[in-house]
Amino acid sequence: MNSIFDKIREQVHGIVEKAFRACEEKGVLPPVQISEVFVEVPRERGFGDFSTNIAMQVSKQTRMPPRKTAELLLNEFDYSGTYIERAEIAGPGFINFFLKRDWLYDCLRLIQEKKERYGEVDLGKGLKVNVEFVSANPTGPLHMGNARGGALGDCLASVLEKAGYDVTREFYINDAGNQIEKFGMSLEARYMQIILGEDKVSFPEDGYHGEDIIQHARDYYDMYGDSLVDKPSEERRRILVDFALPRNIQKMRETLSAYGIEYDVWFSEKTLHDNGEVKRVVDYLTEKGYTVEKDGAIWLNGEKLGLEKDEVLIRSNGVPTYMAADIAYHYNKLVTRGFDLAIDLWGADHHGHVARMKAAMTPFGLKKEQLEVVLFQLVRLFRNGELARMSKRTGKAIALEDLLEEVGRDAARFFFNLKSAGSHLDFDLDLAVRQSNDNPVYYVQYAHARICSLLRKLKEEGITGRPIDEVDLTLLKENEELELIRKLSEYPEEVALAAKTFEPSRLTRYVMEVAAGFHSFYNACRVKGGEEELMMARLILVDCTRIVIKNILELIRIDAPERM
RNA sequence: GUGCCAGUAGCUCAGCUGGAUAGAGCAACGGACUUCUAAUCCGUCGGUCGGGUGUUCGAAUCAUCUCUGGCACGCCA
Repeated sequence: MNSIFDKIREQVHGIVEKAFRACEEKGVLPPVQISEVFVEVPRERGFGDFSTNIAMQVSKQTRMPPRKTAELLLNEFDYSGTYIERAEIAGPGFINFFLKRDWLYDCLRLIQEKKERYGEVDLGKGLKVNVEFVSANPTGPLHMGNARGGALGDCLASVLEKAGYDVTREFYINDAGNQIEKFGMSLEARYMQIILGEDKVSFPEDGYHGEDIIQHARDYYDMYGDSLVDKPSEERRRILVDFALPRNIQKMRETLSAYGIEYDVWFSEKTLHDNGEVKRVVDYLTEKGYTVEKDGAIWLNGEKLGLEKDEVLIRSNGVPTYMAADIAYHYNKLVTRGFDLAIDLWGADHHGHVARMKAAMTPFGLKKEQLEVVLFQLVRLFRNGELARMSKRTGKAIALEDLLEEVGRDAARFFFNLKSAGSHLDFDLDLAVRQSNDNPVYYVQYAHARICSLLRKLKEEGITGRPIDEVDLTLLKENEELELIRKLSEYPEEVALAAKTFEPSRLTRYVMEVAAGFHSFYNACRVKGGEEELMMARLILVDCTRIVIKNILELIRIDAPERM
């Protein structure tokens, strides 16, 4: 068993189903089809520990008021062998269950048994999932959008691992195509400007204006001088790209590593072109009639795939588009490499691409659901209360590297993981830069440090916890104690929900609630110095809290300090 | 113009597949350290869930219309 919730759900389901059958046999209720019995935690404690709305769900089938149905069921409830002590009917027809405290104490036993594996759920059944995130163009430094996508993607990957999926973290290197062309042109212009003077060489309108481009050119010039001046432009660009691109990629690796992200795979787009996969995929689509030829270009047949319009795959000049490469890339993930599911994290500005990519998978016998795209809204930067543009081309954007230096990895990751992907995120640099304690990351870290400090202090006095079997857990009966255990019991549930909804930010918010529960407990109950048996029981609770907090902080890769 | 996302307390956001009296943090105000870390806790204040209509026993949640903000609609990625 991984979760007390699962156990309770099973128990309630069993009780309810048996009651329905009994009612049917007695002839007081008609036969009822129940697919699932929803069990939820009521908002109010007075409504019990768990409740179900099953009587309302089946009111159409029973053709009687929900409260009446609930009453008939209640008469047949058999609680033997369950945590349930009693049940009540309330409101429009809710059945509220009041449990014996054993379920909470068993939760502590479960945490002590599972330790750092507590919270794991088997949702994925070992399914192979590829999570691709950041995948920034290697033409410049990582920006805030990459930072958000990075935190969300990495944490989503962790959540899915915890939920029983076989996860691969992947970075797609856009080392081919138009962006690289522009990159080459920009480098060339900067290089020539160094030699011939800035006024003599015009800079391409749509080139990359960033400082980093100038730096690359200068570095090349410092190392190899003006050796490229007399070379043909094409060769000059190629050499400069070959010089600068690996440097950029290396830089991205380092920055992401400092950000706490380690990839399993760095996948090069160029290889898809070089080994002919892009061409093969387009040929296949053509063969199957999914393309049309128009104006000398090859287009994806939008009508046939249920799309609004056609999309160019191969330009009239014979160069494949990013779309063609992307189809080949996802084909590679789902077919060549056999992933069951590919999850992409894209900035919301790419949302128009989602339907196209999913549709483009179907000619290969793949299901649209095998490609999941998590869109995250873009980050808006504010500096001195003003909106700051974050375009690479203006070169004015704050880089992830700068952010890490200013606010640190923990705060950055926590901040980007606090809100759901779909909501806009205003990043106030002045606030984030401030090392103030209204930063929520400290709240959680402090709870962990407080626990460690407490355990340390007790140890210094020669007090260590006992095995849970030798502790009387029923001594835990203060409201703050019970509420804290309840909170801890939700962890596996939170993991499952985060995995199902692709919303890792749930866990960040959840761990704040755990910390809050602990702080409340800490202020209300003393661990040290009281009656020994009670102290032992509280030590178990404290240790369980430590396990859960550390567990989550490790999962989202934020430091769990033992002292602050 | 068409499409996607968002609109919930002064601010930033939760609210799971429709459920009971809509929540949290920050801000404001008032309290709590002789005892395990006050980077903490407790309390108060604060809402016509953008607006309308519909579906239903029941709607912040679903449908539809409308308003507002962001984004996308390229032989760019």
